[in-house]
Parts: sequence; structure tokens; C-alpha cells
Amino acid sequence: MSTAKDSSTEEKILQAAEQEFIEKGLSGARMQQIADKAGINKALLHYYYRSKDKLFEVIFKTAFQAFFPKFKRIINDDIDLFDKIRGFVNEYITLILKNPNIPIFILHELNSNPDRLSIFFSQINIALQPLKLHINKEVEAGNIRPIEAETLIINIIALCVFPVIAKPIVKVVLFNNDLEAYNLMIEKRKTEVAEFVINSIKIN
Amino acid sequence: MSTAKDSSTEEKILQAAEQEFIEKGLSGARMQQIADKAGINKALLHYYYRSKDKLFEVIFKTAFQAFFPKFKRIINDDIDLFDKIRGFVNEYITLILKNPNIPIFILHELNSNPDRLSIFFSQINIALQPLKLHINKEVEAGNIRPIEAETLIINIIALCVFPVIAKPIVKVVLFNNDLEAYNLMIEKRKTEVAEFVINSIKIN
DNA sequence: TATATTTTTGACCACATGGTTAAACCATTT
DNA sequence: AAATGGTTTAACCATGTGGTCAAAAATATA
Repeated sequence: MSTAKDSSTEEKILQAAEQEFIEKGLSGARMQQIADKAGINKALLHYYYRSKDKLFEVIFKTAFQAFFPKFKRIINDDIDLFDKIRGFVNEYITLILKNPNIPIFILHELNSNPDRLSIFFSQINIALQPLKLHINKEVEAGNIRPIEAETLIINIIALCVFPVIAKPIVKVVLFNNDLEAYNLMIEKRKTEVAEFVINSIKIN
Repeated sequence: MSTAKDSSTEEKILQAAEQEFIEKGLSGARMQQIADKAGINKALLHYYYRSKDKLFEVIFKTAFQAFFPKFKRIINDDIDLFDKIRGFVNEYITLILKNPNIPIFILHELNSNPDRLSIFFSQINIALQPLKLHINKEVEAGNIRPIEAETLIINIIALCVFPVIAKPIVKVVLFNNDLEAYNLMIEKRKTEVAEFVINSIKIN
């Protein structure tokens, strides 16, 4: 058994590949560019990962995990739904900001090849099930306004993700190209999004 | 003056190019493929549009107009803010559904080259100004909960666009790959999104 | 009908790109 | 020190790709 997995070379390749693929997408990425970024020979890429597609597959998987992590911790907790939403929004936006280009990357690649998703199906499905149940329970109990669990979940994720993936537009159009203002606004959303959602579903 | 602009050939090229570019992106699109789809020789592409980039530029511009249309009609109307939101959501989702792949296309291309946006800056900026003012006015008058106009606008657009661009994920994860169920949900959002937003900002 | 003009094509070119190979390099074992 | 096996490289190769060009076909003009 080799310790190649931990070797600095393989690590450098993965980092370089992640950068290149996430920035340019599968078709836009160049093996030569990845090799250069990793500071190695191009042939070495094929030594570790036989083809561009194989290498892409690895990057896509890890990127997808980052985009759709196992938020079981938050979701499974037996806490108040509103607090659950607050916790989720805060953690999720924080997570996305760590690599803000991943969502468009995933969405773009998934768009031209939706089959890639199939591997992750059960993982996500199981991860969201408890949250769905909790929402439905609260609706039935009359604790929140009637709303489909799916709708509420989509809305929350939309409000977290979209402002980040639309950064070029939002920054320019709504904040006159002021990066500081844009960043501040995203930062504020870590709490504001939850309140926006809660205001919408709570009963007065 | 030639009448080339109206010629069937040029029209076929544009249609084929739009399909190809929007589906595969700039780097993924192939001139040969576009020629094939248009049923013409590849050299003819370069006869009408000198280079791939020139052709792309044309497609990108028209696509962007579709993504960010001149919604002045809705926004400028001197109607109730809530009705304005209802009208906007309904029209915008309807518009996006006409070519649901445009948003990711725009976002993806803008991500790797944000400069492309600069041409449209003033157009969008002017288009949204009246809406901002209206929101601020309602907040100051105490008619709705305090919220930044920018935040409210982002939220509305996010709720309209995201479920469409995340279709591959949403369909599979939340609707067990049931296309009908997914479509129905999007259809419902034409009215539900507005109510979700209004519930959040209205004062009880 | 003859002539200019525009549109369309097949053949081609230069170059970028993913991928291969044989040899060199390097560390570890014997 | 020699042999072994994993790692790295330079030099190649085949193919795909954007783009060109000269000639043919079609169309307009005289």
C-alpha cells in the first residue's frame, strides 16, 4: 500500500484541479493549466488520474459534498423549528462563503449532465427527511402558517445561495460595485434571512 | 445595404448558436455543432460572424436581456407595493420558464468574466431605481416592516430564479424525480412566492 | 444576356489539447 | 553496491478546433 494519497504531489494536483475546474468548468479547464498550477509535468497528472474526466469526477464529488454537506447535526436536533432555521441559515451561508464559486460550478455541470447527481441521491434525501417531518408537524399543529415542507426548504436555500452565486450582478447593480457594501450585506444575511423566513411563516 | 439581418440563414445561425451556447457555455460550445444545427457550412458562420467570440457576444447580449428584461412596466406602475410584487413575481417566473437555462448560462459566464456586465449597468440600475424608492417609501411610512430595499429585491429574485436553476437537484431531491410534481410546484410559485414575501414584510 | 455582387461550399491550415511512452530520477531494500 | 519499484520528465502523437481561402453557386444589376 502506497502512501500516495497523502503525498504532497497528489495534494497539490487536487488543489490545482479544484481551482481550475471550479473557475472554468469541465470544458473550460485545461490539463496543462492544472499541471502548471501544481508545479508539475502534465504527464504526471495522467500518472495519478488517468484522464481529465476521471480527475473531474473526483473534484466534482468533493465540491458537491461542500455544497450539500451532511447538515444532519443541525437538522436532527430536537430544537425549536425557528432556532433550527436560524442555525441552518447561519451555518450554510458561512459554509458557502468558504468557497463561493462552488454552487454555480455544481449547478452548471449538473445542468449539462444531470446524471451526475444520481450518486448523491440517497445521501441528500435522507439528510432532509427529518426537517421535512418537523415542518409538517408544526404546520399540522397550527404553530406556523400552512406551507409545504418542500417549498419552505427551497425558499430557505434559495435565499442563502442565490445572493452568493449572483454576486457579479448583485454587487454591481444593487451596490454600485462597492465590494465592501456587498460583503456586509452577505454577512448580515446570516441572521436576516432566517428572520425574513420566520416572519413569513409565524402566526401572529 | 444588405437585407442579411432578416435572411433566413442568419436567423438559423442565431437560433442554433443560442441553443448551443446556452446549453454548453462559451468553452463547451463548438462552431461545427452550431453549423450542423443551422444546417450550413462551418465557413458560413465566419462569413456572418467573424469569430466564435463575436458570435457569443451577440448571444450573450440577447440572453441577458431575457434574464434581466425591462420590467419598467410593472415596476413603474403607481400601484400598491404588494400588487406590484405579485405582478412582478408572476411575470418574472413566467419569463424565466420560457428559457429556463438562461440564468445559469448568464451566471456561469459572468462568473468567469464579470466585465461582460458593464455594458448593461445603467440599464438595470435605472430599471430598479423606482422600485427601490417605492420600497423605501413604504418602510418610512411604516406600512411594511423595516427592510433594506436591496435586501427585499434580492430576496424576491432569489425566490423566483433559484428553484428554476437548481431544477436537477430540486426535482430529484425534493420530488423524487417526479417531473410533474416539480412543474406543478414551479407553477404554484407564480403566486405563492409573492404571498411568502408579503407575509414576511406586512405589519399585522 | 453578360457582368458584377453576394452567398455558400469543400478543402485546408495552424495550433491547442488530451493523452502516451520510454527513459531518467530517486528512494528503499537486499 | 546492485537491484527493485515507485515517481517525474521531455518528447511525441492523434485528434479536435477555430479559422481561412479560393472557387463555385446563386442572385442582383447593367
